[in-house]
Amino acid sequence: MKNNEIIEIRIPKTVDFDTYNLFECGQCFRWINNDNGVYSGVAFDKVARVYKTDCGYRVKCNKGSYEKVWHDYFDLSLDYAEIRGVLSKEPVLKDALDFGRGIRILRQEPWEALVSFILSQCNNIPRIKGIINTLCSLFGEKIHFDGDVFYSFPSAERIAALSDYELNLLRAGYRAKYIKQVAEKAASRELDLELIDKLPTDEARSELKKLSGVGDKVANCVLLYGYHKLDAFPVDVWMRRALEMQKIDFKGFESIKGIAQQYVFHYIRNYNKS
DNA sequence: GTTCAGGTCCGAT
DNA sequence: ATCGGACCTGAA
Repeated sequence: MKNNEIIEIRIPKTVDFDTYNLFECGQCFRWINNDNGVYSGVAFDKVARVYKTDCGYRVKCNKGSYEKVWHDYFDLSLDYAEIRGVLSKEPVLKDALDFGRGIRILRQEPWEALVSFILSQCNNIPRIKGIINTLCSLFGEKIHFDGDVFYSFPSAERIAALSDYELNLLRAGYRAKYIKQVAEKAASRELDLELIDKLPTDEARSELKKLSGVGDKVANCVLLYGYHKLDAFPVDVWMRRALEMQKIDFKGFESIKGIAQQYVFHYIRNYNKS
């Protein structure tokens, strides 16, 4: 038997960390809010639950997985309060930075980010989440945690091996053939996802754009969310709108403009809802 | 019923 | 190089 001991790690209030802003800002699709405000998620084959407490948050996970996965996944070595300070050199960002306090750029799995953002194109969030959830629950590995069953994100080999019938169960439409082709390339090692990590952002982007279903927007999402290349700047319809409304001067923080993008994206989509 | 959603591809200029 | 239409599906 493996060691299934469950532990809890505290994240103090002083840390920029807010589960709603963090998980609902559009960078990830698999964290579920169990209507009592507790978020559960899977990454790198591990499960965590995140609870809000009076003095911040606590992360419930298997012993060892905090050091191995969650600390990095939540990007806890970066001081986002300080980053907000840097980004606020551009006064236009101020409202978005205040509104999105607690957003961090998660360090997600490159493969998951690649597939997820291919599926996201010209699609709405609830349906994207539905497709990815189906993908994982049908073809991922079962993970038991804290009395519940979760599923890992299926490997490239697994997706490459799917029949047309299985692929159709996802109801992903024309995007299905994209992820199938990309999975075949990754499984055959024609696509080396680890190599991309070592490339500078521009070269990494051109490599990704060679893939079917990957254009500038998706490539930048993969770079930002899957490779933590913080200078990647995804421009989608929302960001285009935001940039039309307000010119943003990136001088002084070109190397982390992707973080600015996340705050602006979240703000432009949600500021009128509160 | 219609519109539209975190775009990309492909063929026609 | 740029541009418009096509593309699956199901929320809203």
